[in-house]
Amino acid sequence: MTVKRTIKASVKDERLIEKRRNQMIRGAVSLFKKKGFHRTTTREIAKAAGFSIGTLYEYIRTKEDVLFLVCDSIYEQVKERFYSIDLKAGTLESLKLGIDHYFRIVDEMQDEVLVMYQEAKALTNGALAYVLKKELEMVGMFEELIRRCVENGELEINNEQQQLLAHNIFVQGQMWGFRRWALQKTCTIDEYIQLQTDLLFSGIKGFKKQVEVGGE
Amino acid sequence: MTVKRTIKASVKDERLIEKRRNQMIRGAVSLFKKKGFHRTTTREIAKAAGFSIGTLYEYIRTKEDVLFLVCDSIYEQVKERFYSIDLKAGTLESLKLGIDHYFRIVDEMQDEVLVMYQEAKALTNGALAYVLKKELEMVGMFEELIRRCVENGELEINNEQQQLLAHNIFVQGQMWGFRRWALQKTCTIDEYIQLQTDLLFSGIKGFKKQVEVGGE
Amino acid sequence: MTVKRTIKASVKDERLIEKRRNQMIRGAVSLFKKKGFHRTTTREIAKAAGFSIGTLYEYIRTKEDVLFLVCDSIYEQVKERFYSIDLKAGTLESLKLGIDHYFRIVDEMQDEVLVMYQEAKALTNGALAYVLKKELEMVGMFEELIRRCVENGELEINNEQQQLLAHNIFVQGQMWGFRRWALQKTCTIDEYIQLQTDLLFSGIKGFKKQVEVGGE
Amino acid sequence: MTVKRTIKASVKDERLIEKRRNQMIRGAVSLFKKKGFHRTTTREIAKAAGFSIGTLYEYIRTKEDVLFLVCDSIYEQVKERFYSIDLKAGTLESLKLGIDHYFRIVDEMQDEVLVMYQEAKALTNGALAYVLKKELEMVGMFEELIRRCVENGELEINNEQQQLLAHNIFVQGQMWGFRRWALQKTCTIDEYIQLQTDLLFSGIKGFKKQVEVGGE
DNA sequence: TATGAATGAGTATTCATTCAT
DNA sequence: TATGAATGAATACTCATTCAT
Repeated sequence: MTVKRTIKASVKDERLIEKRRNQMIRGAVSLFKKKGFHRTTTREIAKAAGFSIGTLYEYIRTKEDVLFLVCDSIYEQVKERFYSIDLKAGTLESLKLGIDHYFRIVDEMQDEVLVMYQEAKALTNGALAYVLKKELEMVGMFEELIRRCVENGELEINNEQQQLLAHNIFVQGQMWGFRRWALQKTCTIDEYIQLQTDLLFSGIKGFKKQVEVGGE
Repeated sequence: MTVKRTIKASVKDERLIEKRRNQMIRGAVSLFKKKGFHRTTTREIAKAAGFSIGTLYEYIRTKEDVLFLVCDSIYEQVKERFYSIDLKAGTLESLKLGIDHYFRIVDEMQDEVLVMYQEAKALTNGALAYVLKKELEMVGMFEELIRRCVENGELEINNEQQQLLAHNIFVQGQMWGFRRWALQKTCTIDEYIQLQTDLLFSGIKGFKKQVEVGGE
Repeated sequence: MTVKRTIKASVKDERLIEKRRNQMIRGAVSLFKKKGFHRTTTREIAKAAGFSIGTLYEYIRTKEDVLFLVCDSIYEQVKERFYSIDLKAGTLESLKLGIDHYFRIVDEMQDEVLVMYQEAKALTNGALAYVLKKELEMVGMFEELIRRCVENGELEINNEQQQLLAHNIFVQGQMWGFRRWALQKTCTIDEYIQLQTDLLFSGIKGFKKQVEVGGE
Repeated sequence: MTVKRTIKASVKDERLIEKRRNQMIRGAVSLFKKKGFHRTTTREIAKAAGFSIGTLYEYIRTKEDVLFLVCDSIYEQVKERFYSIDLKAGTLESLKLGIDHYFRIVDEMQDEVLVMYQEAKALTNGALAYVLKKELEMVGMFEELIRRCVENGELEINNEQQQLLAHNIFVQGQMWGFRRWALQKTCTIDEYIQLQTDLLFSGIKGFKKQVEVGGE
């Protein structure tokens, strides 16, 4: 279950807090994308958010809070979008569908994912731990899909294999974003999904066989 | 062939430059690992290297130069170690061996790889481009192994598949380092290699079959 | 008409900017007088101005800006004071009066004039050009006085002579400040004005005649 | 009589000291001209002089010593050249000749004079006092010429007038250099000498008369 | 004598954070 | 609540000077 890590605000009005923080996050993401967390100043964030530096600090305590809010928000969005479709069938098809769905989410949220991916480690202590937990939760989404397949007898793989599989899927999703300078030059998201799925399900040998079969 | 990107030093003695820069790199890696590039000061780097801030600046021009030297050195080490064994057979076995070899290098150079992986993007412009090129070269190492297999008829996969495979291998190597907080809790490097190799070659379905076969 | 060269401030309130910059200029002049521009630190300037180093940089961009503000302010003061009396008669008397007036301004603003005189050339590029232009404008004040005399038939000298005369007057004014270590030991400002005026109007030969006449 | 202010050198060989210091002065002047004393580094001076930083410090104790040597050397050169012709006649003609001679020296040594003029005040304490004394000596050269005229009955002016005259001549000479950005745009050295001499001897009124006479 | 590597005090500038209005 | 002026700790980088070779 989700443990909320709350950032203290001086302002009381919850609705306002959410509104201002969303302005903040939007501004921060676009800045972090361009210059990274460390090279972005709080003044810039305030400006990009559309209010003054004084106001910024009414809604956060430290600059790191902004990064945390950004990361947290991105995770939540990815998760929310991921769970927006039904993937509970527990079939290989639904696993494939989950991968397809996730990769497309990453593709659409590329900037956000990239930012989070690159800057999250600038977080310290508690915030970092919290974010890592969130990440594990996301890996957990895939573990769940896989476990259902196993429970349904569609797959017969052990626990360790399940875990690694989930990690691989998660990382391959991110990879589409953080290695875009290489991958996206030669490949569309559709092709990427196709290739990775084939490889994931059939392995290199499968590649070979497929080709052989296709050749007949 | 490698394009050298040289960092200007005020000192003339080439041998001394190399010695001092190595001290520098060693110190910097251990600091970057702990605090990251941005939170590490030049004075700390100098101290960790065993000389004064003035001396540090006899061997570099800017703080970013240190990061560049660190990244460059790590790439070179990985590459050198990778090519220290013969992998030219062009068989699936030699591909497997290459993966095994690479994963073990990453495992042994975990700290370095992690640092480079996390901080390289703090580089700007030319330096970043140079490092990305180096990274492509490393991916290229695997493309080569794979291509040999294809040429020998051991594999029949197309160009795009080759490329993606190479990327996957490269990233899975790094992943062992950058996701150690998750992976290394449940898995040794031997197991990791075994699992990833199996998955890579046979895919999920292979997992299943293996288990079936193993069960008989 | 004066081309304003504006120094960027982070602070918006124009009234405050002027106030703070005046504090700054006052502090800077007294420091520059003692130690020169280069040996004065920005921290010292901030302290002398009565605020923190951070605040100093809210009102300027670089240390050189301080020097520019100092020079600019001094020119403006000299000019303003110079034009505070009516010198438009276009008679030799009014030229004499102008010289007298200017020399007394320089005398009263000795420290400022000395500072500007000695440090202005530490300015670079645009700022230097701007200051030189201001200086030419001040020379222009005398050219104007002289031209009026010529137009009124009180003087019959050509353009080149007018220009040189104006330069001489301007420099002799500054000279009272920058050679004070020599001149002010043997001479009051009244005497200096008397002597320079006599010499300017009658030349060495005039000196002689005067003495002769006086001797009779 | 000249009080020698000696700069300590570690090297004993007097001939070598002179040679090295001359190299040093030449290099320093050209650097000071371009960047000023404060912006020139000792390394640059050593390089411009043609030897290493270590060697530089074998011949001086501090950076200020270099400036002192430069100033001293320039004064000496000006003086030596000034006394290279016979000006002892004690006539107005020889005074005029002295002025002509001095102005041409300044014209030829423009860079040096400008450097000394602009940077000398960066000297501290003893060195500054010494240089000011040298400057007074140079003013004294003109006082001497003038005194001779007075003694010969060619001029009848009092002591104060003599002194001021000498200062004016000295400063007008330097002025040709330090205001070259204005004067040298509209005037050759010949014209400058002519104009200043006329003005000095006849004053503004003389200008007028000259023109009147010339006009008849 | 000549060299140039080593030193570290010194300095301009930035920027997260606070707080009076 | 919102503002933005004020703060000063922190930091990259420089450069005069020394000294071992």
